[in-house]
Amino acid sequence: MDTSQLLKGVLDLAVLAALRDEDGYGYEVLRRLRQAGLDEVGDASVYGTLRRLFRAGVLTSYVVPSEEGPHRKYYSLNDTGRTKLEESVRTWKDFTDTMGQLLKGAA
Amino acid sequence: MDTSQLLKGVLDLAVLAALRDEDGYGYEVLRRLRQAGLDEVGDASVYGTLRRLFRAGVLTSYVVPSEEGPHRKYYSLNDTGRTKLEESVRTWKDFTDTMGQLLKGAA
DNA sequence: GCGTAGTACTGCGCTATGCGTAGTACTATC
DNA sequence: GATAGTACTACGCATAGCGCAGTACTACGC
Repeated sequence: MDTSQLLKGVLDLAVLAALRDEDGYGYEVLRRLRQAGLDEVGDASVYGTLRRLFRAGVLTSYVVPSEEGPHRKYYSLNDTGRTKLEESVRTWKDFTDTMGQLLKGAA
Repeated sequence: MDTSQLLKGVLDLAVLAALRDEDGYGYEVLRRLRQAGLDEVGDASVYGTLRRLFRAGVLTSYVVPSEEGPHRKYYSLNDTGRTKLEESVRTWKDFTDTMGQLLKGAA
């Protein structure tokens, strides 16, 4: 089973969760996710997801110049984003419960 | 969040699990999955997954004529399939654990 | 001063896979 | 003979994660 396929649809949720308590820029979100255990997630996937979520109107964005490298594009959850996060968490939990039922008794 | 995206990669696992205890044909597997709670899964997705798993060599297949409709193509887990099922279950559990960590404290 | 490494982001094209739809074919029922 | 349910196949689409190349800036070592 390929982990990259499992991420489909879930990366949105993971990124939203990573921004829940604190704003963050792409590279940092990537580090947060990898540290949380999603060590195989690609950088382009995270940047892409951030852009997609931004276009979808659930994130706001602001650029901060950095003194130790290139500028950083910070992202922040807005109200729509927080609502979407809650909804997505529920959908995810329902889904994993269903799968748990199906796998009951398996290995 | 879209349920159909969540299924990516997981449908393999669901189908293998549905065939764990008993052989089954496509239409029946579809019913088992829907009954288990995956009520939005499309029929073409299940047939496609069965064909893919068959090509991958984890399922064997035999055709049984039916007296109450068209013929039925039964699928059966072979040893490779059972191994893959166990592996996939582990991958899935690890993945959901990781996500659980990430979502800890969320809604 | 130049190459390498780390940071930070963008854009392009590929691929896997679930889904919608149409089509085939058989049985049963009205 | 038309419709509905069963059972499967085939075609093409859309989504989204990923690999890779490219840009740009800082810092360190030679």
